[in-house]
Amino acid sequence: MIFEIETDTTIPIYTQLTQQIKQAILNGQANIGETLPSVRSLASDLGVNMHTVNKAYNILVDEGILRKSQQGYNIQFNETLREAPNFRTEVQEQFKSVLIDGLIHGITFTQFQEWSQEIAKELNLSENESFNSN
Amino acid sequence: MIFEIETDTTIPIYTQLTQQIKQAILNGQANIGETLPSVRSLASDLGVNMHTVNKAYNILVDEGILRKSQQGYNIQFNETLREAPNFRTEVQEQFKSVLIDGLIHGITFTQFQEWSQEIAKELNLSENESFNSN
Amino acid sequence: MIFEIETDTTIPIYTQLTQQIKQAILNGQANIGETLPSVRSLASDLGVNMHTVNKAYNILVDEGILRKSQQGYNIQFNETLREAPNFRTEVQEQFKSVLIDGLIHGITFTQFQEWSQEIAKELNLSENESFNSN
Amino acid sequence: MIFEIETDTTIPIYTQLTQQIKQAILNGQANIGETLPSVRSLASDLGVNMHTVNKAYNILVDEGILRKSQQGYNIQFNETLREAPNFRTEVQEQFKSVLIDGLIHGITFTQFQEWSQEIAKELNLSENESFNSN
DNA sequence: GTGGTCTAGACCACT
DNA sequence: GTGGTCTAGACCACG
Repeated sequence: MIFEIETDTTIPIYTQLTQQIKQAILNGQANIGETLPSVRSLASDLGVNMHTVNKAYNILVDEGILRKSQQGYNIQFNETLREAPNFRTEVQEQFKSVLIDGLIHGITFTQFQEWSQEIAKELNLSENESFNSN
Repeated sequence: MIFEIETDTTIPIYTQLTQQIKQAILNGQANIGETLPSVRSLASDLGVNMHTVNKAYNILVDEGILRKSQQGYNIQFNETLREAPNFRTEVQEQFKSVLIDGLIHGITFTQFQEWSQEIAKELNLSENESFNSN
Repeated sequence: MIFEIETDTTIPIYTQLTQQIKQAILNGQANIGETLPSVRSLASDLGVNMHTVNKAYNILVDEGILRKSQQGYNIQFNETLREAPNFRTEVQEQFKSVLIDGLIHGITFTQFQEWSQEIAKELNLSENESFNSN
Repeated sequence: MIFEIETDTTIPIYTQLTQQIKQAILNGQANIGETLPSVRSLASDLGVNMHTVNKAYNILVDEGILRKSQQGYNIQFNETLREAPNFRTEVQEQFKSVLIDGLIHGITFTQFQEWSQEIAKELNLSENESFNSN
């Protein structure tokens, strides 16, 4: 599980991290139960501050994706993941935003579909499946 | 063209504005050549700071969606829209982010597709068309 | 709304803060919609670091008690408060822990009940009501 | 007297131990005078560090619940239990904290009372009795 | 060696 | 003037 941080973007480092961890989980690079690198070691590997990694990990804990124990953070799958209440509409709104942003710049629905397929491929998911329903 | 601003959210007001203007253009509520309300009047209508509206408009100018004239800001079509350099990959990355975020919380590709169709309907676009290719 | 921080305790400052804010809400010292002091001003008032106050506020946002906007944090009552999933059993376990801790040191159930009544009084709640069912 | 340790929680292991020992004493699973398993054997049974069990036992000694002898740790009654100086107010504060936390999330006083009764039942205590006043 | 808390101080985004 | 992000570094709790 290798992470790459871009510093010349406005996306917060901790967001880049949460994204990449989620992706690693989805495509099987990271397995359930696996322990993530310690906050401090990952921070030093990436050349970022401990608190930044800490924040990323804790966000994932709040989302039910990681579990915090006294020995570190490990990957989990919480049943409550599926029930997340406002989460669904939140994702839906973001999805709509991105589509609108693309459409007005000439990106077609077809193009978005192709991207979907690429992503599905990259994640080793069949296109009609989410990770959990797998 | 009616805008609704939510103040008790963390989404910047200017982002809410640009989104809604883009959407209005896409679904035909706002037409090419049309002049947008003046910065001052819109700001007072919405009860927001003048600078905020100004910022929103200027972002859209930068994106090639609006043109600033002496009469105000009006909607246009700029060829640069299609060529926007990093824009394509930027949208693609955001698209991927949203998908990953949804997938890990159990939202299926099928669900995303349904949302796409709803959005296409809402915007009066056939599913294989973007705004510009119209 | 006046806060008092004790430094000679092992209870984290941010926990002391969240507790006192909750209490202020329950007993009506703080009203729904009210804006809390800014992170930085409260921090300087209390002589603690900005990040500490920030953490307290954000915990309350996560719990659905505060709402973060671009102008600050204000008190909210989110309907989701009642549905909090694991929250109920978590509180129940803590409650049991405290009872056991007291019982083994000779504190009677009667004593706990008296404390309950005092607290209800202090919060201006009748004893059969919670805040929300008010 | 069987202990169950959860490692994927943030509650310190030694706390889990002290809680369970206290509960065992309260509900009669452990009797006065009884000798607890040795630090080493309990540690190996539970698969935890020896120091951890040691710490748990010593906390209970400090609280006057265990007595250390040459044979090991055994359960006792110490008069100091009732007089514990700050202990009473400490428990009271924790009790208040838990109540506030529950109340603000919609748990009623009635609910807390029901929980009290369940706990009393589970511990085989009549509701007006504490362990010591037994 | 793990994470947690707190501080001090810098720089940025939004209104 | 609001909050957000990030850094650097200290000290503590747990195992």
